[in-house]
Amino acid sequence: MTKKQANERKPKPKGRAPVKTSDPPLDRRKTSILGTVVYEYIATGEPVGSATLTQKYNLGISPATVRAELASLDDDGYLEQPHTSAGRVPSDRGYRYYVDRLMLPETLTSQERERIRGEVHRASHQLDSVVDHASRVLSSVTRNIAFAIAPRLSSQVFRHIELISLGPSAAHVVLVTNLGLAAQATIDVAEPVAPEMLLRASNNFNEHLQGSALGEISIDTLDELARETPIPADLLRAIANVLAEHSEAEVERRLFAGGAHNLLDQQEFRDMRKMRAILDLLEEQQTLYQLLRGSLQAEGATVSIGHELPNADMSECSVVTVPYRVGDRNAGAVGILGPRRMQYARLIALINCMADSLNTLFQGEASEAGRG
Amino acid sequence: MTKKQANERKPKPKGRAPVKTSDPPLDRRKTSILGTVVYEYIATGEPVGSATLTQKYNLGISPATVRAELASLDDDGYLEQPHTSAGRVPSDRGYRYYVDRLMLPETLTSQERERIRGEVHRASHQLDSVVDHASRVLSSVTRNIAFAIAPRLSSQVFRHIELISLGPSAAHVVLVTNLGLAAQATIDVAEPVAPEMLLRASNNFNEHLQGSALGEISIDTLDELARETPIPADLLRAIANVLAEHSEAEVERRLFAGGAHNLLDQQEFRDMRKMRAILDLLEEQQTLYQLLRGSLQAEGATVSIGHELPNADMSECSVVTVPYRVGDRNAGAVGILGPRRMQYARLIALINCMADSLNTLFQGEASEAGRG
DNA sequence: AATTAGCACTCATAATGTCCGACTGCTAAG
DNA sequence: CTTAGCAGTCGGACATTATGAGTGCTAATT
Repeated sequence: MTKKQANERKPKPKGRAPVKTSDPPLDRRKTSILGTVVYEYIATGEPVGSATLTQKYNLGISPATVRAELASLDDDGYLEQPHTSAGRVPSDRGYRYYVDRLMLPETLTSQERERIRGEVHRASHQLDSVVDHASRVLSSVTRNIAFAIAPRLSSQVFRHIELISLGPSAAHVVLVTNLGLAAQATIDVAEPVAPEMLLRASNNFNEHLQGSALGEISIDTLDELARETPIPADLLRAIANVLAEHSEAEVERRLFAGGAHNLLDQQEFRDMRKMRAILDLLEEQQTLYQLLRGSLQAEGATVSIGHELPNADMSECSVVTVPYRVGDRNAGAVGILGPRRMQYARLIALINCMADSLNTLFQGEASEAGRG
Repeated sequence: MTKKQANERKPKPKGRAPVKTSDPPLDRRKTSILGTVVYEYIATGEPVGSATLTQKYNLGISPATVRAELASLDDDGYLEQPHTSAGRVPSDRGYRYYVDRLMLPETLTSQERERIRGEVHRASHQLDSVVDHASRVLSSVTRNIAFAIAPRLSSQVFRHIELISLGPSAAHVVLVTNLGLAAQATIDVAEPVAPEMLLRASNNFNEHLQGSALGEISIDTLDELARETPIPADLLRAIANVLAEHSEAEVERRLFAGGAHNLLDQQEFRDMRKMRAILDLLEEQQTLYQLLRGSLQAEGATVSIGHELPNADMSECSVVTVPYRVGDRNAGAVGILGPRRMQYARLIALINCMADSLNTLFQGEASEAGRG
């Protein structure tokens, strides 16, 4: 106990609850320093110290002053220290403040813009492949994981249905909407159904459902129609399921995700366990799906940082999601998953560009289909 | 130079060409030792030494004798030493000898058998999802990467075609074969096509192509048919492309691969670069596709070990592939990719079981379709 | 009162050295 | 031909020691 402990500090309250709302604005100098730390850390991935800050950026104050401010920001929970003798790293709250108040919106090169737009339009007409492509482009251009869901059927308008016999007790349903091809499913029925029956049924539906919003077609509607032309009950139910998108398996099959190999380059995923957790997340799909579902309520891009995310395995990640519209309603969404240390401004610009492309694509197709 | 160098050995020829053909049989004792080393290394993942061998297995000879034999096997290139003071590890040639002559065929539990069979049959009728399921089950049960391709169209028989209008200049093609649903594609045409035209065209095809092998339908055949009912040339060509599977994009989209996260558990993939190489391989698809194409020529399971594989990045992996039949011809294939230290006997048993399941499924559907 | 220079202190990381033990190849005896 | 015994090799585990980036505090300066 003879040694002088010059470094003692009062203990800091740990284990704060996830930040949800924005913090009040900080004073000018703290703001500038916090912003610079986040910027520098995102760029280099190394904890940022007072020396680096004063040398690389023209703050006009000495390292000692910077240290005092860093300590204060640390106390308030905006920054963290990996260990005593390291620089500072942004905490969830720090990133949140940066995203909400500091970040400058980034503009894309027209080249990038065109790449996204082009790739999306290339795959038009086939709904699944539009979304598949969208996710591929995003993952390749952002070098992160990208994921997306196809537009909900309920936001689309019935245009055509085709029931194709696959044998005595199986049939294939192809559903065409105002957006082009939308759904396909194979259904099994208990009792054999004659091909002629399928033909009559599709003619019936095509005649009477023309222009109906898929969200408003219920099993009762179909029942009504089936009075004229009798259709086996289980076949009817299967068709209604396709229209109502009740089949969960189908919904899941329409989450497109890819680009995991990109994360291997990021130093924060050197650790095998973290990487594994992320790969499992991708395989499982539910969590990502929920995130996109959630973003349907939002207007524009949503950023979720670290512990704000629903899953503990994602506490070192951030996610940017954005909904896209069909007509005047949000119908689907796209997301990017990467390390918390992601280039928020750039990713938001990219994902917004993607949303725009999808919006105009679906806008265009919807009206084009009206003409057809 | 005063120290005695008791450990000097004559230099060993390095850089042998990849082994392709089987080596001549070794004498009884070498055989037994090589087999035991491979077995033990596959089980433990640790280099195997003379002590381990004599203690865990009842070889009836002393460690010294074992050492002599190990040295000899090493000289002949069946074994390798990671470093001087380590035990032995099988080389490509060692694994090859094991697979070709030593390995005992493994029998699966009826539980495993049922799992595979059940999972395959659950997804019947939708061709892509059968193959998708097949690859998923295999990767989950083998804890390796599994991959598969859907049956080539050319091995199937025409049963029904449906042309659905998606708007003035786009149409969707659904092709049903004796195996159930086989192909779907969206095509764009330069000049607008009336829906009635599409209807007439499909009726025409359905009437005249019934029962034709898809491999034998050429553009000329279609041209012939189009004489009765005139069809725009580019629409005709697009349809022919679908039938002939010319569209490369479509072919690639039908490689199903998954299970990469399994490899993260294997110690040989601790190294990020190796893992990355494998993930890239999966994303790229071409290499795996070629491997499966190659196995179509084979009868039964093919094993490729380390440098026998076409890609240098795979030199620490092995691959087991097997073709499956539609009718009496090989039409598709399934593969498993894992570390060289894989449980060959077990994986071969599992993949054969999978091939059997697919064979009977497609056999059954083909005949069932005949009835339909 | 705010800023800053100076300094004592901390601690992760890398470099170094040492030891241990697994395993070998060789030799000479059985 | 087999085996016991032994000298020799080398990687991995562990402790030890520098190194240096970075801090917090204090006292002097503006």
